[in-house]
Amino acid sequence: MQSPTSYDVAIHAGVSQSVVSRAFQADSPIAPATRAKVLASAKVLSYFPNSIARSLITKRSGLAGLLLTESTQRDAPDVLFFLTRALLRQGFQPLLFPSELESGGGQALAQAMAFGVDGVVSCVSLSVEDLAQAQLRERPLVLFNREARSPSACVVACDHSSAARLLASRLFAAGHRRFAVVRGPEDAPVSALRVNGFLQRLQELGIESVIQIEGDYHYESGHTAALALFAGAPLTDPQLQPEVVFCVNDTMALGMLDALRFALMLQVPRDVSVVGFDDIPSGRRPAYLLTTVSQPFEAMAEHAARILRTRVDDPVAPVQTELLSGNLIERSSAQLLGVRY
Amino acid sequence: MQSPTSYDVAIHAGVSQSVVSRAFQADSPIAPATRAKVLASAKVLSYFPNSIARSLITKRSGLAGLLLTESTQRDAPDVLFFLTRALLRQGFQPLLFPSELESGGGQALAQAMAFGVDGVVSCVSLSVEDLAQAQLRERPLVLFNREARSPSACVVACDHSSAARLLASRLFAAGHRRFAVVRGPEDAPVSALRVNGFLQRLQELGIESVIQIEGDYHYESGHTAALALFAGAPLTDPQLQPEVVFCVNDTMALGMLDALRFALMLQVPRDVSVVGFDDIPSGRRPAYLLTTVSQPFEAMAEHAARILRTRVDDPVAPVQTELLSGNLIERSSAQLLGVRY
DNA sequence: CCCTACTATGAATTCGATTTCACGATGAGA
DNA sequence: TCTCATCGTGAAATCGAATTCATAGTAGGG
Repeated sequence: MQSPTSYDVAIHAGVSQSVVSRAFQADSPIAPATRAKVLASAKVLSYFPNSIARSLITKRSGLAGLLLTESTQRDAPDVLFFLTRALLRQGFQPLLFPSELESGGGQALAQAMAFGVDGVVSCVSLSVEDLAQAQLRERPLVLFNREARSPSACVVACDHSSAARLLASRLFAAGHRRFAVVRGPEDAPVSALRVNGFLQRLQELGIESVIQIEGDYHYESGHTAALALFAGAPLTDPQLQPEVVFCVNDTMALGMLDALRFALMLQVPRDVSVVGFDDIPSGRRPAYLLTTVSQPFEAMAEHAARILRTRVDDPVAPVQTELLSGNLIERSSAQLLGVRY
Repeated sequence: MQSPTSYDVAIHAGVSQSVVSRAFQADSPIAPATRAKVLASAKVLSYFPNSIARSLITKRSGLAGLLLTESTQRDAPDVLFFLTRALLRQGFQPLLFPSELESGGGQALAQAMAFGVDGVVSCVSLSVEDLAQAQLRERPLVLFNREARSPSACVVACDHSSAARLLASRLFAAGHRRFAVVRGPEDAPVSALRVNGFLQRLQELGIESVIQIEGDYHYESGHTAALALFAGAPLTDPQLQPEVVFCVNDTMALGMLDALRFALMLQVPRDVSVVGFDDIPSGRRPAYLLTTVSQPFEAMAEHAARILRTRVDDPVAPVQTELLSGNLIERSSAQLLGVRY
């Protein structure tokens, strides 16, 4: 049996189809008694207004496109969790557009538009042309932890740079002088923000030379980086070895920790300190106790969803950019002078 | 500027609207030259067919509803990851319906129907009435790792019971005789399947009494369970202490391990062995090396999506149920006689 | 050269709700 | 009692593309 239509309900209730439509909308001219009658009939037939037909005419689908990369989904499942919840709370049903690569965003965006989403939250970098297209379609777009490549895009992001600067300050204040950094891939903007903030602050503090290693965000590359940094340990001058390693994400920091402890037999933080970034759940466990920076994903998600709602309801609302600051979390993999910021 | 419609493109290309529509569909009667002309115009106007209007008449939205609980999302992000990818590969765009509680499935299902999804994959338990409603709407539904409460529902699940039986057999064969189980919540069907399979097999092997502790699937409850089991350790008869603890999920097993090692100062597996279920990523790390059972989520997701596709294309296709077997993963938290199954 | 068969095209209808507009009924005010 | 608002209702247009059906055009066969 097919789904019943408003017309079926109209016949059952002995009214016109228009009235059925009105019965399902708040503040529409309809007598309370009539509405009750209609809703009763609807219940009998188990009728529910077809939201596709509705959105054809109202130009509102109630859908929010959510652009994701596989890596976001894998490495930071919380992002998806909080974003879906926040969108839902703002009355959007989240429609997922995972793209294989960081570069597939344009395609995904076009698809989202075709599906008639009311707006988009993107955890994928988008080119200026992509952004222009969204604007052309008059669909608001909020970038989540990504760079605004166009002045018309709203952004909600963690202030990676400031958090990394703070991290540098604290580590310096805790007495460390020899630093190493495990970066992300060359083209990863977030990694760049963190690294640059960190290095810049160190430079201000008079530290010029910092060993840098490029990783790929994954656990293994943290492991590899550890070997690269410390493999020849007893042979070379210990004065040349870093006292602290800053991994731009926690996943690599865990790889680093495991390599230091289980492969290189070093003590953390006695022999070397390790700090990460992200505060992933595993890093909190007694087995790691990673000192790190937590990104306020929950708050960021709420902001993103709220901004989207605002702009969907009022397309000429001003473009907003929100930078939320990260929190330093001191655990035992590195000392930050006891400061829990 | 509004999105252009097929009519706009028609004018630009000097053809009728019908032709524009045809240009965007494979095997429709249209001259190749005309199609090229239309597609060119479409590109100029950056036109993309409005999928809402399309699905109104075709009765196909290209959307698949994905019903989730928060706990699925939190504890097994892989499920969501693999399911979205599999659905995408089958040509569905995944529309998320997270429900707060395991009980909110009915509501979510109704919503999904209202959004005109072509089908549903549910990681949430659904009542018989809920299932009936989906069937009424002629929308195929696949249950993912949930019990089929109606013969009309397709199911793809891990064979929890058999895997747990196998685990019991192996542990017994490895010489263990004193077992403890950390269960999930009373009403969790998956936990029941695992526990029952495990206990049943042990009983067959002549082991009648097994200590059971109820947990809530979270890390802390594994921790607590450890204290409950071993806190009075040196005082009581060591013969009464379990040699192996089976935690029905890995998250609790990690809590158990950390408590045993860092709070109770026991050696694993020398003093006690621990096994889990799920094979979550953290359990693979050197810090844990948890012996466990991995659920073939990727394969399960592919199956679920394929079944959904089949039934969407052919509503009278036979109902399918697939039980995929889990894989025993031996790591160092418990010996399974070297068998990697 | 004509008739048939087939192809490409356009006009018109359809999907299911929302929304505008017109109208009839009711009530208030003069 | 008559008129003017007000309110609830129904008829009809609308959203944008898919699809049916009729037809103009073309090619092929006799």
